[in-house]
Amino acid sequence: MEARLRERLNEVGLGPRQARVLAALNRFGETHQKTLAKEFDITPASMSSMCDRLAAAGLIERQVDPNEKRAFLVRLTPAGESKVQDVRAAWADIDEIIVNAIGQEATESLAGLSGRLRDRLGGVIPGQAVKKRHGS
Amino acid sequence: MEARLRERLNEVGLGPRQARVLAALNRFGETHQKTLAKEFDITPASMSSMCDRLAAAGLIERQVDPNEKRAFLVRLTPAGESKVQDVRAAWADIDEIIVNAIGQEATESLAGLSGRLRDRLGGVIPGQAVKKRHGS
DNA sequence: TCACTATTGTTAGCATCCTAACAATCATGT
DNA sequence: ACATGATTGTTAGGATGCTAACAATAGTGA
Repeated sequence: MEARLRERLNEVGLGPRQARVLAALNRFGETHQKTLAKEFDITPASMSSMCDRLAAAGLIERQVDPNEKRAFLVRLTPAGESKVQDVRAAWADIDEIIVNAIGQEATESLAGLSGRLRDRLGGVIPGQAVKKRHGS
Repeated sequence: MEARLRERLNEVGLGPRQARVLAALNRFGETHQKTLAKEFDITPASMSSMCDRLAAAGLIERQVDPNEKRAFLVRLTPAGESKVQDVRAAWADIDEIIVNAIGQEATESLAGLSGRLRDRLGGVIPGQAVKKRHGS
């Protein structure tokens, strides 16, 4: 099953993070990198290279915001729009694979638990050291 | 306080993971890379580059196990032994900084919670996707 | 003994993340 | 208008992690 999941993810040809950024752009439309960085709780520098990769793959475009010339507006290219469909399809398949493996109820329960844990514990879990993290 | 913590960690000149590998070697003595990889729950490839970095820094040595010519025995060099002392000192300071900040009781409570969560939830938390993980 | 499989490491190539040091732009106060 | 500080991105350099494809050694069975 693991093999099937990995395979399905590789078919899309993107890392999981890249996939989620595309999905976010699809939902929210044109967005500043800053907003994206906050949304994913990573530094602007990380989002910068993230966007570099996506732009290099031709999935997004960056264009200076006329009202805020420091900032870029990031948006999906047509190729990106179509890739989002692939991503969503892959996610749906993954869901199905998991449900087939452990059952509907367990899947929902697990999803709920992970989500709540992530929301409440933030970045604390890995527990390595204290990280810089101001507002949540 | 965050600044002080980061500063104290940087003084050692090692990443947190590198520091922990050194400490493990100090506790367990000569060890196979395979064992280390299991201990830290990373792949042999990752431990390989980990050890490359430590060896490049002159903190560990690798020597073929005479009884198992595929495997390396990894051990601390004198420089590594001395670095371990620095690491432990830094950890002690960090503990102190945290205790000063949030109090003894809260620190222990937090440490206990993180530890138990990590033990029980394994790698599940980040919640990205299903990862390859066989025996726990 | 010889072929086959399992185990241990390694390398190559990539994805993510971070901090530090800069550059450009905006907003403000004098 | 101008100096100043805050905001937004970028680049450079490094730490960690992964998979895939290989090597070399060990153990096994014909």
